[in-house]
Amino acid sequence: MEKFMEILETADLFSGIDPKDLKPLLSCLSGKFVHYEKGQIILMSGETTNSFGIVLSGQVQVIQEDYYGNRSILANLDPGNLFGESLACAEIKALPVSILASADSDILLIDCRRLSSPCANACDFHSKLIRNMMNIIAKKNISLTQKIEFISKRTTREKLLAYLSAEAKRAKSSRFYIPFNRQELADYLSVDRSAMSAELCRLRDEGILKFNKNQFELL
Amino acid sequence: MEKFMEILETADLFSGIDPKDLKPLLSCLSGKFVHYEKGQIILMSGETTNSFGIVLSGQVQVIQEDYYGNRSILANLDPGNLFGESLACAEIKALPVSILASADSDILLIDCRRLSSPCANACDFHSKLIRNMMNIIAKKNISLTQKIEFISKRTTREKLLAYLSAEAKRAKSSRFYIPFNRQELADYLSVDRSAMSAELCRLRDEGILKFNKNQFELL
DNA sequence: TCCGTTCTGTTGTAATTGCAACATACTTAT
DNA sequence: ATAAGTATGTTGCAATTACAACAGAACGGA
Repeated sequence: MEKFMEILETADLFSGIDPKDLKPLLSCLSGKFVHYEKGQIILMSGETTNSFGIVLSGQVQVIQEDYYGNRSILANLDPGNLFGESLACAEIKALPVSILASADSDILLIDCRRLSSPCANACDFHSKLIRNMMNIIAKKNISLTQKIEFISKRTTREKLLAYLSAEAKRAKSSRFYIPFNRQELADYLSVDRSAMSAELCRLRDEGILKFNKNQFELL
Repeated sequence: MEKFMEILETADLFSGIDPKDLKPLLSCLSGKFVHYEKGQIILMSGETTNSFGIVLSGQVQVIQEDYYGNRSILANLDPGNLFGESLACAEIKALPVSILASADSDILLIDCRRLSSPCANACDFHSKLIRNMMNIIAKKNISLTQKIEFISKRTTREKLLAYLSAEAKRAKSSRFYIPFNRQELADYLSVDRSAMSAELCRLRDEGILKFNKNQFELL
């Protein structure tokens, strides 16, 4: 447990909480440290759970199986990352995904019902914790909404312009850097990389934008 | 205020809370009833806010302006609906959208910092309220994630099959009803209605599915 | 410097889409 | 029953895309 405190201290869920207060808080939350071997299922699709987890070591995958049994990996989670927080907080009956330890992993499991219940010992941290959790879920919500706005556009050109103009607006400048390389941007926008690359150059040739590596400028 | 209690009692945010307890809870939350004339801005893009709102009467629109100044309506909200809950809970500095009263409207504004703070008088309802709010945001999160999974597919056929197989899985049956008509489904999947209609018939002719109006069956 | 790897841009082609326009049910009000 | 309106299916065509395959640039060790 001691060796994981460092990771917990840097986790968003515990931001703003004094490291000294972390231990009593964890016991108040009934947090459970569990070790999983590579290949073990942490949460099984179809199950009900009230727990979410924090990856402390190793790696964890969010996996989905469709109606025909085709598996796909929705996310790879490294130490410090949360999983299942939306699923636990939404109190859904059957998990739509499975959580798999893709390497030997240590996990901290927390029952999310403990988050909202008032707590005698540590109430000061407790309300901070609730705010942190809401913050995490709400931020994810916003970024998902924005992504849908981009992907919903019909053509690659429109997707690019929607994304780039949002970045320009966020940077409050026509010049800005994006956090993706071309392949990552294509994946994010759900388009073909080479087609997107071609479209970017077409936009450049038409004088609509300039770019150099990750730096873009809208004209 | 009295005339709006009925709507508040049915709002998801207050589900599980005794109507009698609603009034003290609202004063504990410092909820403010505000009337807006048609055309007034409730929250302005670029502002900072810690408040979210509940529509009590009239209609409210979530509006976005892109870098070039093009306006688009992201949502129409009727009485009982929440707005800005993710934005307030995420504590973001500048709102990416504006909230407009598209008709004369009554709104209940609540400061979301009041949600997480412990409260002397009504703590029992308070923790229920927190769970409700987390529930709402987390559920939205899940449905957004799922929508992205569908939209991310490259072809209309793949989008349809992803969506329909998710519905079949949810219904635990190869026969199920969908909550959309064709136009709504096309909008949801971000594709052209007529092209989608054609693709559905192609899938039918290939023996992959059957459908009749809103009832579908995967084979 | 050389080599291998990764990233980005380019091109041709087959496949898919969006769009417009129209046809055919199915509904609903009169 | 008729008419008007709505939902759905059908078709042709131009525009766009995905995909594959390749070329050059940039990068990082050895």
